[in-house]
Amino acid sequence: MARQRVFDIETAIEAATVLFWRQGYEGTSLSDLTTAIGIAPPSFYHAFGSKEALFRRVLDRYRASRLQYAEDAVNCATAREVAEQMLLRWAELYTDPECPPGCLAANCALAGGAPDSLLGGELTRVRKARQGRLRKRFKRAQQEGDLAAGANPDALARFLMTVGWGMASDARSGASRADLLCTVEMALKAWPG
Amino acid sequence: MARQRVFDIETAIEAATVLFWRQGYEGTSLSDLTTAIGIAPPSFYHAFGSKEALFRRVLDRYRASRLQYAEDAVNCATAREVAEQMLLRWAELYTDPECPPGCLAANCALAGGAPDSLLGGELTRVRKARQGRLRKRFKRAQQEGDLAAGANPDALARFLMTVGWGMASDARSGASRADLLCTVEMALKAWPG
DNA sequence: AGGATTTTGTAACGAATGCTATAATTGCGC
DNA sequence: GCGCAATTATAGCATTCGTTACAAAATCCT
Repeated sequence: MARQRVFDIETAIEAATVLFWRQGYEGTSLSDLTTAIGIAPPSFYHAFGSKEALFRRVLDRYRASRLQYAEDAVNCATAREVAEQMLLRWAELYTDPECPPGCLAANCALAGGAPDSLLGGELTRVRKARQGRLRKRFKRAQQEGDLAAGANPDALARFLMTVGWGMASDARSGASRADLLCTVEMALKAWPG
Repeated sequence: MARQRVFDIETAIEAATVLFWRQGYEGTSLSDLTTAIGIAPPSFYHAFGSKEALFRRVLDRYRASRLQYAEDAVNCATAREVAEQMLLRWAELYTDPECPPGCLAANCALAGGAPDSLLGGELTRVRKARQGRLRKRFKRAQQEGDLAAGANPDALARFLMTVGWGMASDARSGASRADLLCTVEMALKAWPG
């Protein structure tokens, strides 16, 4: 029983996603956002609360959709397949022609300034959580026998994440999907067994 | 034949270096800089011209000193040694206890917003130049016979750079030198031969 | 239709940004 | 001692930042 909203929230979030992805959190001004969405500041604040609140929604969406697709690679049968699929999906996501290049989270993690800032801390936490899940998966693989007993699950997880972040920044500065797949192939040569 | 400067330029540049390193280019305000140096804005502009000009001096210094140390690894005898030394030196530089963690250039490259911005473009250009020198070195190694003929110099150079950028961001979010050395060891397992 | 409620538009807030005009200080050569 | 030139300090420039009062417009329920 009230006036109906004149813009679509989901569409607005997608527009904001592109902006944050391209320009980072601090690099995207409220004016950028309201212009892209096509609304005035009061509508923005009524709908989203604040710039930071909207960014969290954007980041949550990104994690739940695109990053989750990569993370689902942990369900592959063997450790080797997990690594291969994870890398391949990152390469795919970071060079999706329908999206800005690179990784939204990675772009904003560094662009957000120090990792001890509010948002920076959260992004670092997310990163470590992902690395932890990979490590756990490789430990399990070791128990199940499809990963050499001498391998180091922690080092493997860290290595994959490092290559992933490297690929994200490579993509952001213009690398093509073929370039990234090249790197994936190289990285897999380091895999034990 | 004039009033003598009350602060030391080199000391000021070093103070600015730490700030840019920690907070990125846009994350560091003029107020941050003048406060850290201990001067007022007019002195700052008289001495450095602008914030961007100072940043370029900072970046040049960084490249000529620290990054150059890593880059000197291309003078090693074999391709394998080049790769090993390059990675080791990056790991060392990015976790130097006397400096902020990570790579000044890498931190600012992403923090500077889009790679098509003025500074972003320059940082991207620097990155590609470094990768090009590595590629050339590996091509030479191939001709000299210490790198397998079937190897791909371009892929090798790209892989090293990717791991380097990944290590930089890993260090920035808290990874220790031991962590990075772990990654170096892993990456080297991918090396041909 | 009337009133309650939510969204919208206008306009502006205080604070911070990078930067500078003006003029007062300081030091050297003459 | 004096004038010239370089550096300094005070103060403020215009702009942009994220954010918000305030009131008009638009909807639904009674």
